[in-house]
Amino acid sequence: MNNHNQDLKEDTLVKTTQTFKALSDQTRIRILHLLFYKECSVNEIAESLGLQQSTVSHQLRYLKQQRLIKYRRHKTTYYYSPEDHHVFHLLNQAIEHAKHT
Amino acid sequence: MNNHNQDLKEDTLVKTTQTFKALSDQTRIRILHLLFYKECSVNEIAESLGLQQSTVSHQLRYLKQQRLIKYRRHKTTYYYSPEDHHVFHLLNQAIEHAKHT
DNA sequence: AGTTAATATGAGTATATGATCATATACAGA
DNA sequence: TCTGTATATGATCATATACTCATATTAACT
Repeated sequence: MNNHNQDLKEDTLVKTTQTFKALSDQTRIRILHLLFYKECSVNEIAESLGLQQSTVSHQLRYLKQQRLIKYRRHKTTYYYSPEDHHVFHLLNQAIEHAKHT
Repeated sequence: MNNHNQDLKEDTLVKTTQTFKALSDQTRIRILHLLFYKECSVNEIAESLGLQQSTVSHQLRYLKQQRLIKYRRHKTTYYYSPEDHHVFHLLNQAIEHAKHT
């Protein structure tokens, strides 16, 4: 239908803004970019990116709440991985575009 | 080549983050969404969206600095319009996706 | 049960951000 | 030149955000 409605509903506006807010921070982008290539534990992320465990954990909670990532548990280790394909697609588009400019 | 490099260069990271930051605010999204359909003057934007002239002007300056919009002048009126097609494409993807969830 | 490892959480702090108010600037027309 | 209109700008304030430190939680293993 290609139904382009000029009116932007409040609900759509909020959702769209939240999506971009999630991607508007360097730490979160680095984490998501890492998870895109490899499922990681919290400590692996912290070591890979040179961040504190607490910082990573806080951001993972944020990303989890936005349903951008999910996790599986093995013993006491939590392995995080991407969940929202659409948002990851947006991120990759932006990264690829940034690379070539 | 599909050259997916796992390393995210600092420069790429900064550019990507800035792109999403520009889109992570309700007011800016509303302005961009409006401009997508119609070239507008500052006052037209303010009236259309129920915002103060000053608020609009500040955000337009921001968007102009990021080269997301451009303007032409007719007498004392400045008409703004989209400039960065890639970012507008990202925005539309996110909006369309948000509509259907 | 006690200890260790992995992660989560809460409080506090510093910075970033966005809106508003007041004012400045630029230019067109009388 | 004076006035009005359109826009830009600077300062200020309130809020949001992200990091850090300290501590809590959870589960595995002895």
